[in-house]
Amino acid sequence: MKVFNTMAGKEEDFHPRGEVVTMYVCGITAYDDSHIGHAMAYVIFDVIKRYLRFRGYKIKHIQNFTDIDDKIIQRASQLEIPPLRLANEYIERYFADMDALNIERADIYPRATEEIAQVIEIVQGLLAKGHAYEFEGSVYFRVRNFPAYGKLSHRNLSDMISQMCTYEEKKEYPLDFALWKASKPGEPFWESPWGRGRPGWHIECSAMALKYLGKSIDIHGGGQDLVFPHHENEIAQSESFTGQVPFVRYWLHSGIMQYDRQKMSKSTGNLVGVGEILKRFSPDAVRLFILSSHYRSPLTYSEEAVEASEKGAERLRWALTHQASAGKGVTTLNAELFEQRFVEAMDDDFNTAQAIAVLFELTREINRSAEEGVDIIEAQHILLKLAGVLGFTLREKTQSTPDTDAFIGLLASVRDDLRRNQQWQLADRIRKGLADLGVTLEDTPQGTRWKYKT
RNA sequence: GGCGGUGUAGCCAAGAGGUUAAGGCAGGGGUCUGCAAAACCCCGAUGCGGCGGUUCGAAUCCGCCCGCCGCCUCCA
Repeated sequence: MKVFNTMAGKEEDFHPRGEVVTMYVCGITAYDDSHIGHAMAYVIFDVIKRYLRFRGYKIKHIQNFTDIDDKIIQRASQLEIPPLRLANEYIERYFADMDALNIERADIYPRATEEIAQVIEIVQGLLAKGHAYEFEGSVYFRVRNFPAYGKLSHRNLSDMISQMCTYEEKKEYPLDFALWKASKPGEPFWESPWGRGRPGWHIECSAMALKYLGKSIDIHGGGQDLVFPHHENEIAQSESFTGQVPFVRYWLHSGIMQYDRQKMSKSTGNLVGVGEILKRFSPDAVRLFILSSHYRSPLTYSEEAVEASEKGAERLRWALTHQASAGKGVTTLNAELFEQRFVEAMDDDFNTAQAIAVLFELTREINRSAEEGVDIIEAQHILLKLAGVLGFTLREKTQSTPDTDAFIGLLASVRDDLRRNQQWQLADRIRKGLADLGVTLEDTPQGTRWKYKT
């Protein structure tokens, strides 16, 4: 299997260090609702994780929450509530959105404010080795001590410096970044050897990765907008602290969601919330939209595109509702070749677009075979299994209950009797009535099938 | 300005030197059908931003140009 490693700038064979693949994915800063750009990133890493498991790996997945930072403090003070309460609320909402999208939970979700001890330990270690310095209660990382700085984002120091107009005087060097920030009056703080303060943004990820996954982890993921400076800084501080190179073996970055010819981002305000979109479309449609293009390409959000995905998702779902014809068919649809092609596509840097094409071809084959009376049960199982690797549930949006299912089934069978007696008016009235209630009836040579309208 | 990405049918989107350029949505024709819907079959780029070049052969490699986007400040 090959994966594109940002560090190498090309695809590489994937060989984890041990039995368990260690995977760290950068989480959110909890000060606002999740938007579909977040959905994109977390759906993608969810699929990567599901596929690795499908290929026989065990995975240990850590994802952080930044629950203290400037924006959280600012927002909280506007709302006049404690910053940690604000963060907690948005973390809960994050979980609700991501659960709805059928994104599997990570093994552990550490929070910055709960890892202060580990952060302080690392900062102390960096100070002791001379890789950091203190100034007025804050501690900065000494970038010039790390010659490899820029290796991930493929930049060099002098280029970056020449572009910088201003920098804070308290730093020795413009690119030095804060490991520990002294707190201003009224801000939340934690006691430290340098006085009251809080962790810098980058350090929490190093602290958590080292604590929960070890000095050298297999996969580190995040959006492409984190490559510089966030991940670059993580490398600098982690490798300087542990002496272990590389800190990360495979850097995986997802493309950025565009909207209205611009990057979708909290700071520009051009957002489409996850909750908002899930009111209109099924989780499968959203996932299908995201996974229809390659994970490293930018993806432009549009309602039309998700609508098209909804139609596609319906086709996949519908192929699973054919009446089983086990044992009756002389021949059986063999779906192994489809599974092979699916694996081939996914082995090539998670080519979900191609994998999805295979699912649609299998769907057509199932439909065709069902009409011909070929046994398709096994093929349906395979379709459901492979769809599951991409996180599709292929369940209808409306949750059915045994009660309503029975009523609808009864109406449908009564209508079938009417149709047999050519009572078209009554039959059509039932169909129309059910349609108004959100149930679609379809008459086929094999009988009437029904589904909830999505 | 530096670094990176990208431009493929009406729309979305794979493919990265060589059989008929995947797949989805929309559209047209047909089969089936009381009608409807679905499903299935057939059709659609002699063409892959433009111009040159390398090659027996290029969406695919090279050069130049044009367009769009990202990062370089917080961001998934």
